[in-house]
Amino acid sequence: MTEPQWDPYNRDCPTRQMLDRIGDRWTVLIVGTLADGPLRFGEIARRIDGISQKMLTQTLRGLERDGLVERTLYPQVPPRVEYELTDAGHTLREPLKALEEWAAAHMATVIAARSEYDQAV
Amino acid sequence: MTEPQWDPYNRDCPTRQMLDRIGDRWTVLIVGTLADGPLRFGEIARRIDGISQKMLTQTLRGLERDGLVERTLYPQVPPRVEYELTDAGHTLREPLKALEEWAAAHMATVIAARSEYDQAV
DNA sequence: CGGAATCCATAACGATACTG
DNA sequence: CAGTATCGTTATGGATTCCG
Repeated sequence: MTEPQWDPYNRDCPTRQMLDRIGDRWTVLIVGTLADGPLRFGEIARRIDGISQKMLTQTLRGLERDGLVERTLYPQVPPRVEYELTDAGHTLREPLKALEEWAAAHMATVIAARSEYDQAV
Repeated sequence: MTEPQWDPYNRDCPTRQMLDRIGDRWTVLIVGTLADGPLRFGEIARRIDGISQKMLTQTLRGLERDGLVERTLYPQVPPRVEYELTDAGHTLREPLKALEEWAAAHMATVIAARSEYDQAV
């Protein structure tokens, strides 16, 4: 038994690792894009406006490494590569949805608070 | 009516702003620390191992600006400053909890997937 | 005590060019 | 088509010093 690692600052803490994964600019977007089924690399790129090839590759690799996305290569010429959420990947959508719902419900208040705060300066 | 801004890449998208807020290294920790009641600046610093004064100040300012934390200055010498979650701040704990629970439930699998992926190289 | 200001190292990200 | 490699910029966080 190692230490109980509930401290999100600890790199080994599950919640910290979660936040590191979804905190970046693209992961949530990619998971959302793949929610309805498999897509080819280029199709994902087209759907996510502004993503670079580098970041798409990099983020997909990370998700694949974590077992959240599965990569399937069809050995044709030109190559065809499809990505789809694994079962684990699909379950991730639940907490993400909770976050989206919180944002939808509270973000107007937050933005109002910001305006007020900024004016008070 | 402005554009519908559901695209998380869009800086104006509520979900994107949420992720920007909780994606940093300290916000979630601070919110968790304040969950049980108000704390002084120094007390928060002591409870969160490894945080610098700069990041504590900076993160608290952000949370205050967003109306999620309230700052109370007691004009004494030396000064005493207390921080506590607002009602909105407390509601944020729900989606955070969803994330923690996902992490607790799936992180072992994710870590196993990583080992397997890394070995396959 | 609770900051603010400054400097610095690193990591994240984007743009571009090249490849099987 | 689906990458890889390289480079430059910007964002982020830590250490230090100073202040009311």
